[in-house]
Amino acid sequence: MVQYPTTRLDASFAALADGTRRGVLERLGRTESSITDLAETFGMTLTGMRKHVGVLEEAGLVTTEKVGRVRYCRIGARRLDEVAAWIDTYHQLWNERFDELDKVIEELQQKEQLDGCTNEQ
Amino acid sequence: MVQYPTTRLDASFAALADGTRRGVLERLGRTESSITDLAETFGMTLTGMRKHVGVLEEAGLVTTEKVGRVRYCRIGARRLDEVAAWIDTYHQLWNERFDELDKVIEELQQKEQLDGCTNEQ
DNA sequence: TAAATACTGAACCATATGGTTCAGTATCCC
DNA sequence: GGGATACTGAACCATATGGTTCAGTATTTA
Repeated sequence: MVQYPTTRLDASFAALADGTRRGVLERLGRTESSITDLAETFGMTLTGMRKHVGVLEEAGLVTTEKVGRVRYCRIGARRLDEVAAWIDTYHQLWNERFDELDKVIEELQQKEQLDGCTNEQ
Repeated sequence: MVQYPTTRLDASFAALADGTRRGVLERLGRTESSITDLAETFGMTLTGMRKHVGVLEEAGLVTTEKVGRVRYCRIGARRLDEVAAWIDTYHQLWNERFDELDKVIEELQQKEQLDGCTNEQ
């Protein structure tokens, strides 16, 4: 299911793999901000922040609009849906496998208790 | 909420930002595999695949065990929970904002229709 | 119109990533 | 024991990433 590549997912995950960028997303979730706002908040040069915003834009997680000399950044589109969908699918699938494993382990532990408790901890 | 860095999240997202690695996770979700298995499946050298598995291991998404000369790889721990949790939180938060936006847009469109339909498409 | 503000682009830097090859080492099996 | 198998480690390579500085350009504003 789902052929591997899908470069959009790549871009989304890569964009999320940076603390500063996740911070920017959190902030934009609360309030629209300019590049200057963000750069100040995260203690970084304008140029540096512009790059981060660029990465988020490319991933479709943020949209920006330039009004006069100010570029306003907002949480963008629903690209996060794709990411969430991927995670959810495998998360659920794997949890089923984990549940099975849990049962096996539980049984083993119960057997151990019955057998006598020489090797605890 | 949630201070930005959290390098474990960084590692998890970074690990997921690669199609091959997501492919490996999918496969391991179905069946335990050796490095050789994985390398063949994804058309890559052993060394190359070992690196990918290493990245997934570091992120806690995969665990491995060496038995004799074979290293077996399995879906590891529930680190994906952390990722899913992060996504879910913001996903939900943002969707609320999107819903508001949707209403505004809808109202605008209805007004447009009332005003006369010069600019359809 | 001049100064301040907000951004952009090019160039640079150190380090990380995704891959390879090649030369081991360890294990299994005849 | 000797060959095949399965991996490991070091070295290398090209490109990407996360940042910087510095020199613009465009837009406000006094």
